[in-house]
Amino acid sequence: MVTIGDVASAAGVSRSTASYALSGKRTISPEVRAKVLLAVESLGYTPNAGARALATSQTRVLALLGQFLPDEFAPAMLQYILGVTNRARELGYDTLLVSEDDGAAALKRISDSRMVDGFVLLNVAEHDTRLPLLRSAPQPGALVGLPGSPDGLDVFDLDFDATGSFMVDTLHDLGHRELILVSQPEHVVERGGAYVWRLRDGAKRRADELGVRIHTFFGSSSQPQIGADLHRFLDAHPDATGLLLNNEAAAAALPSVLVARGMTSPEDLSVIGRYSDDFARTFSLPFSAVDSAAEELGRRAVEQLVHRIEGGHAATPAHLELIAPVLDDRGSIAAPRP
Amino acid sequence: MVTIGDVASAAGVSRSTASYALSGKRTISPEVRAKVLLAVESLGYTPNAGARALATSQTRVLALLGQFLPDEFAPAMLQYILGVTNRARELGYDTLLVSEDDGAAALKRISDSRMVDGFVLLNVAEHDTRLPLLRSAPQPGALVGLPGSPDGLDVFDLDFDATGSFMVDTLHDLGHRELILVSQPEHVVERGGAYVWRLRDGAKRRADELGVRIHTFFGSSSQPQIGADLHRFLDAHPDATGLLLNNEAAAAALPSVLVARGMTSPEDLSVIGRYSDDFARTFSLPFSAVDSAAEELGRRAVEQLVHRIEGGHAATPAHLELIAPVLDDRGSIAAPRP
DNA sequence: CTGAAAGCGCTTACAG
DNA sequence: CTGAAAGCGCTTACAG
Repeated sequence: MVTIGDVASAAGVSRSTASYALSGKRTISPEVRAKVLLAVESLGYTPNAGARALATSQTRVLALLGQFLPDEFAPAMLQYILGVTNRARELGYDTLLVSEDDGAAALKRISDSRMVDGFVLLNVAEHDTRLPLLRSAPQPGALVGLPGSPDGLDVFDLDFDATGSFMVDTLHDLGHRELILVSQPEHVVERGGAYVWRLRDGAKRRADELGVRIHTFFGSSSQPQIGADLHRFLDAHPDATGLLLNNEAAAAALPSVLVARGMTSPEDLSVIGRYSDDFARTFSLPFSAVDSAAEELGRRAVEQLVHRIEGGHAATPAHLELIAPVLDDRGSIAAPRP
Repeated sequence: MVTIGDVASAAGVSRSTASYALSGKRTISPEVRAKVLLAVESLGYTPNAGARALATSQTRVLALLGQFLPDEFAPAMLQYILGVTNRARELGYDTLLVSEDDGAAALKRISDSRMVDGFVLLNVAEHDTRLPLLRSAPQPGALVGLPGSPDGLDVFDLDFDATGSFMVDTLHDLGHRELILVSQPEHVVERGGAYVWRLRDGAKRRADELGVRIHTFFGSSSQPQIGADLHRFLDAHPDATGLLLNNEAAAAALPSVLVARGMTSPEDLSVIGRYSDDFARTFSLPFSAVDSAAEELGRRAVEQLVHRIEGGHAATPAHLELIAPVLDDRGSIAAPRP
C-alpha cells in the first residue's frame, strides 16, 4: 500500500511536510504544496484509517445502535437509518450499524475499543439500559426517542404528546365527539415504549378538555390479529366517528377491514394515523397521518452529535428537541355524518 | 484509557506476555495467564481497535454497500441489511453501512483507507460500476445479486430464472393457460436490474414449452400509478386466469384493485408474487409468493466473505449460489373456473 | 517555511 | 516459558 512516506519521497520532502501540506495545519509554500499534491495524485495515496485513528484518537466513524425488537415495525427503521447514514456522510463520517440484541453490551464493546467518535441510539426506551453506559462513555451520544431521564443527553423525537392532542383537536374541530385510539401492543408499553403512552395521554388530556369521548386500545402489531382487533374495537363503539392510529400494522390492515364492513373513509369514519409519508406512498395507505419525521430525526441527531464531537466539548448544554406534528392530509378526515 | 501496558504492569509481566496471554498465540504458564486475565478483568481492558488494525492489517469490520435507488423498494432492503449485520456479528465482525449514491467512489475510498476487511455489495446490477473496483481492491467481496460478468467473484442471489419458470409451472399444473406477469418499472431494467428480465425470461421460456400464453408488463413502483397499471393489464387480457407479480408495489396495491373490480383470489384470479415472508406478514398480503430469501442471502454472503478473509486466500474458487424458489402458499392459487 | 523525532497502542519476530 | 525491541502509518510538538 502507498503510505505518506511514499508521497514524501516522490515529492522530495519529509513526511511531516507531506502531512502538513495535506492537512493544512501549517503554512506550506505553494511550490512544495503542489509537489505533494501531485505525488498524492499520481501515487493514489489515501491515508490509512487505523493509523490516523491511532495518532489522532479520531475515527471519523459514528455508531448507529438500532434496536430491532420483535413486534415492532422493522421497515420503518430504515428511514431513521438512512437519515443517519446520509447526513453522517455529508458531514464526513461513516456509520457502523449495530443490530445486536444486547445494545448495552454492544455500546460498551464499541466504546471501549475506540472504534467510533460518537453514538446515535435509535428507539430509546423509558428506562433504556444503554443510557448509563452512554453517560459514562468518553464518546458523546445522541438519542432518537425520549427516555424517562434524558438529563445531560441530546434527545430528538417526535412530540408524541402534542401529536395525540393535535389529532383530537383536528377531529374535534370538524365536529367529532367520540373517537377510538389504537396504539401499539401493550408489551411495547411494558418494555418502555414511551411514545405509546405519550401520544395516548396527550390525546386523552385534550379530549377531556374538549369534552370528547375517547376509547383507547392496544392493537396487535401483525396480521391477522390486528385485523380482528380493529373489527372488535369498531364493534364495541359503533357511535365513534373518528379513528386514531398509533400503530403501523393497523394502518396497513385498515383498508381491508373497512371494505369488509362496507365502510368508506372519510364518509363513515375519519381516520388519522401516525407514520411516515414514505410508508404511506409505498403501501398506498389512503389515510391522513402525522408524519413520523424519521429521516429528519436521524439527520438532526447526527448534526448535533457531530457538533458535540467537533466543537462542543462540554460547552453546549444538553439539547432536547421534540418535533411538532405535521399532518399529511390524504383526505381521510371530514365532518361526521349529521 | 487502559492499555495493554497497564495490564502488563498490573500483572507484573511484559507487554508481549500480556498480549500473548490474551491471544493464545504462544504457550503461557497457567499462573501468568491467570494474573493477566485478572488484571484485564479488574482494569476493564479492551484492545484499541485502531492500534490493533494498524499492527495486524485486520479491522474486523465489513463494509455493506447498499444501493438505495429511487423507484426501488427500499423497505425490502432492511431484510438484507439485518441478515448481513447479524451474521457478521456472530462471526465477530462489525458492519459499516454505506448508503452513498456513488457506490463506486465509496468502495474506493473505504478500500484505500483500509477501514474494512471485506465488502458485501447489495443490489448488484448487470454492469455494476462497483465491480471493477472491487476486483482490483486488496479486500475480498461478496455480491448479493447476479451481474453480467460474475467471473472471479462470490455471488449470491435468488434463482430468478427458475422462479419465473416455477411460477408458470405451478399455475399450468392447476390448469391455467393464460397468464399476466407484472414486473418492476422499465427503468429498473434500463439501469441493469437483471432480476427483472431473468424472472421474465424464465417465465416466458417455460410458458413456451408448455403452450401457455403469457403477457408481460412493466408496472410502476409506486402508488397510485401501479393501481391504474393493474387495472389496465387486467382489462387488456380478460381471459387471463393467473397473475404473476415481480413488483412489491403491485402486490401491495392488488388487494384494493381486486375489490374495486369485484374480484376475489383465487376464485377469479390466481396470484403468485415474489417478495419476503416478512413483508407479506407486515402488510397482510394474502398472496402466495416465492420468498425473496433476503435475510438468507445476506447471511450466506457474509459467511462466504468471512471464509475468504480468514482462510481462503486465493485458495477457494469463486462461488456462485442461486437459491431455488420456495413457495409460501397463502391460498391465492387454485384451478381456474371451469 | 521545513525536517528529524517521538508517540499513539497494539502484535510479533528475535533472543534468551 | 518470557522479555526487550521493532514496526504498523499516521500526526504533531520540538528545533531550526
